[in-house]
Amino acid sequence: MTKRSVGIKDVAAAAGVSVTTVSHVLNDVAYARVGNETRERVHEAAQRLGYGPNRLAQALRTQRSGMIGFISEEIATTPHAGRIILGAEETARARGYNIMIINSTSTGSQDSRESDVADLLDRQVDGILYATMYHRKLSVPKNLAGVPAVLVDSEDINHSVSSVIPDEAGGARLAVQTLIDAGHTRIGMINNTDDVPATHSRLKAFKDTLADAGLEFHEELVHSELSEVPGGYQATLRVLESPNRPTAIFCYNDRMAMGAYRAAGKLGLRIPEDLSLVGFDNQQLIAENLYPSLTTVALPHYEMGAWATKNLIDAIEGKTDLQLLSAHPTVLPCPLVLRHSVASPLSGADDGSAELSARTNT
Amino acid sequence: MTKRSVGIKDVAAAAGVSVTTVSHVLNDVAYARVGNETRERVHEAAQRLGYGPNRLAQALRTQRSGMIGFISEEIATTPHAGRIILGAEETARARGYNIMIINSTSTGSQDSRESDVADLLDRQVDGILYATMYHRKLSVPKNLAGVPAVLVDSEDINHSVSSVIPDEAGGARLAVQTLIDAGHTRIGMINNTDDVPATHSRLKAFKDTLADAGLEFHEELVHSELSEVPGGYQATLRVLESPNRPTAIFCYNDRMAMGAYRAAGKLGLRIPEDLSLVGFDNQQLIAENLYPSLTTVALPHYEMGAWATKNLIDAIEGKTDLQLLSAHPTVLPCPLVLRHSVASPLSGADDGSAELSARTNT
DNA sequence: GGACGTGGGAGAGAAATGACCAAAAGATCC
DNA sequence: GGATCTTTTGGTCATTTCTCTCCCACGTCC
Repeated sequence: MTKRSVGIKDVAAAAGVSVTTVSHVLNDVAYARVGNETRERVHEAAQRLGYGPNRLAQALRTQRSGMIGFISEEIATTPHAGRIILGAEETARARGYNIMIINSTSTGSQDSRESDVADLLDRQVDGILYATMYHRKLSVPKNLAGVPAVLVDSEDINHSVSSVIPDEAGGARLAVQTLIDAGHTRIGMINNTDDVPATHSRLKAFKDTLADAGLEFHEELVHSELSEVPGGYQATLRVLESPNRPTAIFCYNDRMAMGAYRAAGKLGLRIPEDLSLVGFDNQQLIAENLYPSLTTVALPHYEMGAWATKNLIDAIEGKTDLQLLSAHPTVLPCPLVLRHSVASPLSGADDGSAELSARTNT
Repeated sequence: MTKRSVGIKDVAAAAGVSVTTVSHVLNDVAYARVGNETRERVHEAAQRLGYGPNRLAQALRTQRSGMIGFISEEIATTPHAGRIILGAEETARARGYNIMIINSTSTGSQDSRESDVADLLDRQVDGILYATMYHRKLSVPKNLAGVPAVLVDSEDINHSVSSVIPDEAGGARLAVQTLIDAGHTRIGMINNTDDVPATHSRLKAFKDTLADAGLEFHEELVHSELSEVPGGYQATLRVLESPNRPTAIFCYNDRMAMGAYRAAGKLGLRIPEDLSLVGFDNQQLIAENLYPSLTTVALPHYEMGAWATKNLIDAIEGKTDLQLLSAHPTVLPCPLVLRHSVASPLSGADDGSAELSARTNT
């Protein structure tokens, strides 16, 4: 049934040399002195037999498996995880590594997390990537200590392992600034009620950006709800019923923004003419498909996966010391994705002909 | 830096027995007769030292790696892939296997696909799962022959490798029947323009279901467009401008359904009172968040991943012969997900008080 | 000029990686 | 002294890597 796979010794026999020589030739060992004619023969034989090294045996011998363990919470629930995996897989493969995936639940016990890590360690992975579903702080499994590891989208409470996270504040500033640049002066925000870093940092960035622009912050223009569509709908209605109705709203995420679209529709407000919106997350399925499409801020999932993997491999290969990085998480920018939900506010009630005359204030 | 990981010989030394005995005890080898007291000592020592077998070495010796290769096209672009991976990972892990992921591009050359497989084979995976982005027929890489493998969401042109696919037709029938059961007699469909199995089988199921219910099929109530939101919008407008305007539309997918919502909105039609809609795919982000939420048909991604993995492992362990399964793909049901986009049609123009009086026709 | 020594090129041998397994050896008992 | 129970020895898996041998040319010495 199984076609016995060809090994180094088959190649050696075919080329009429010893296994040592084959190994030397195929690995381009620096100190090995092998004649050119012999080299040729070896390569030819390997080619002809379709030889591929048994990476398990290599790993056993060299104590380096070329495998990276990837622990991800709830792989499936969000499309975001896919981008992280993709970033990790592509950079890993470019450097000859492969990724081994383990799914973990965010509700799992500390013990189960540890056994996830142990599983990977038994497989002799060279390093571990630990990705969470959303940005937060956590305490890593004990047995992760001493293993090259990088946290993706979360921070270690003890700052013992390095991590990479999105620049929530920077992204939020970008979003709000976009509204300010379009000429809005009364800007509302619909926020999340969860106690996660994003909630606080996006709100803070909102306030800061307004302040920097010399705009006043109005408490009554900020309302919080569950970060889903219905929450966005409710919060938006509340924001818009303020006597001091804003002309633009910064939404905690795209799902809440989707609720905001509906709220605007209910009140007969057109987007972006009567109400400009900016979201967060760049969930393509939503942002691209709303009408008009939603201007939003993208989380750098692919980039985080790639960054984490690059640095993990550098550490594995001794090119970097992860310890140095672990004091503070690395922060990656959240770029703005321009679509069509932002316009200048209608200039008073006089004409209504205001178009997308985006004006930039220096 | 590296805490030398404990090996079987450390355990042996600690327990004061030979390596062999440790192996016997820890693997519960049937023929090995080891005293109870010794067993105890071994277990205790293993526990105390935190011993975990080096699975690479085990694999090398036993010729079984306990690893399954997972090749997926475009892991990131669709949330669906995540569900397949999850299904595969969970069932694999329950049986002591791990999953190694490789991302492939749907546009890649035949050579690159083969090298993906070769990569996995060099890693000594016990079997390979090959998942595509959407249901279609393909010709598998040559070097996949002879390796236990299962295709997920696609079929092999040559029927040489087993596969598992969704029951497109069954799902479509369910969708259409739901509309019929609600009392609709003039039902339209907006279809995809791509030449993929789903396009044809969903249309055929649409016609068949109408016929089975004794309803006439009207060519002008079916329009095709690109299977995205704008396409759904356009197609719906065309369907609805028929003089014989339907009261319900079966949408090729949820994205097109989203376009249909907008088209309905533009024409002043309320969903579901004036127009009932059923989608396909159950893309939660869309289906759950549209207003009203969309009744749709779910693709069994998790189940396909799980089925494929279960059968792959069974084959690896000699409990099943995949050859027997490869003649015809295994078809998994697509369940209906009831939400709020379907209602009875308003009974003519007389009252308009028709409510959700779902009537079932036997 | 032949024996000896030297040096380096080309390749082979063998140990080691961590675990499994068949067969053989040692201990215990009657 | 055989039979039974328990443990050890040694080979194996596919590689890498350190050490070794072989071989020949060249130079030197007596």
